Amino acid sequence: MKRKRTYARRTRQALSIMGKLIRIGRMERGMTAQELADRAGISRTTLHNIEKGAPGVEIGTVFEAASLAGVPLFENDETALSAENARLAEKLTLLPKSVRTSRTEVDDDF
Amino acid sequence: MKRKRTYARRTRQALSIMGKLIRIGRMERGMTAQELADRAGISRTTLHNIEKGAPGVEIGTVFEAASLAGVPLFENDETALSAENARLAEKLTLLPKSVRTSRTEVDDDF
DNA sequence: CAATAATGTTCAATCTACTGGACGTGAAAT
DNA sequence: ATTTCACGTCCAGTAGATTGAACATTATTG
Repeated sequence: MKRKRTYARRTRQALSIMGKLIRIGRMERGMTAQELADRAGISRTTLHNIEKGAPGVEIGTVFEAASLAGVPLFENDETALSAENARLAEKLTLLPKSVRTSRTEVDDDF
Repeated sequence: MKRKRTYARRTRQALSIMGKLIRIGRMERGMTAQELADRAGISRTTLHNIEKGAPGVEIGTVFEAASLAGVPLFENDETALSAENARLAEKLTLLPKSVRTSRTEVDDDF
């Protein structure tokens, strides 16, 4: 079963901020909720939930709405999106393929 | 009906980056997928989808996993989370409550 | 103030993500 | 080399998100 979830305060804060950023971005661009919803391919109800910071919304729709509302996702960083993506992909190859906890206690437990 | 969605390249990039950041953060902290999934209160399958950048996952679970993996959500900014949230809330009150497109064409159509 | 439009909110039907279990694969430790 | 376990993947059942329409409630324009 898909039990009811609990979210850390940090998570709820981030969700709330994301929603506000989208709403602000939308209004500053003079778009109505219906307009943005249409562009994002979602219902106005869902957009309303997004701007409210609801945790159950699909992340793809949230990011899409954010993008259309002019909210920078990772572009605030120095690197462009594709470049950053490539950089992370390379970084991943340098990491071990799987995480194994050594049975013999190492000295990182304090 | 909830038709199949399309996402802008920008959105897909952001999703991919988010997934990679979580995976990298998890591994750097020496956590197995099962461990992080347990802490986030989700199944390992869902975490796998998250790290893959799947757009259909609930944003709350993604943000929760990110938080637990040490991925900064909006904390990379100068302001703390709650302060930023308050700042945005105030900014919202300063904006008009609703967006109305004036019937008399204003000079913003070129 | 009146008219109009945007936003807030509810709801049943429908679509889909989530789960937990299973199995196979491959990598890391002994 | 062998063992162990993390990871990748599939699946049916189930809980829950999405929708679209309706209606209520503001807010803005004239």
